[in-house]
Amino acid sequence: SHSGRSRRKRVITTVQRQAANIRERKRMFSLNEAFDELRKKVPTFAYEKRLSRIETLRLAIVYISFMTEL
DNA sequence: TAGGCCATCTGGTCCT
DNA sequence: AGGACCAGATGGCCTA
Repeated sequence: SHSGRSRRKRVITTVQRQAANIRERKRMFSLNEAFDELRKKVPTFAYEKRLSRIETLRLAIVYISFMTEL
């Protein structure tokens, strides 16, 4: 009665879920490491408090555009 | 107290 | 099958 392939929902055990959560945590950690690297490369005033991720991205865009213009 | 930022969990989809 | 990637939901913390 339904059209299209019946897509099987992947069943996940608690253990697999926990493992997946850990992997995800690691993945986000490495993402944040990359953000830290970018933060260091983007020009800012020393007294300024740490840029958020979105601020880092936006400032990087502005900075790159500026340098390209030069 | 509302809004911004972030960590984490979760369940999809895509890739190997 | 299982991992990587992704986006939505949720809750905590901090500051205007």
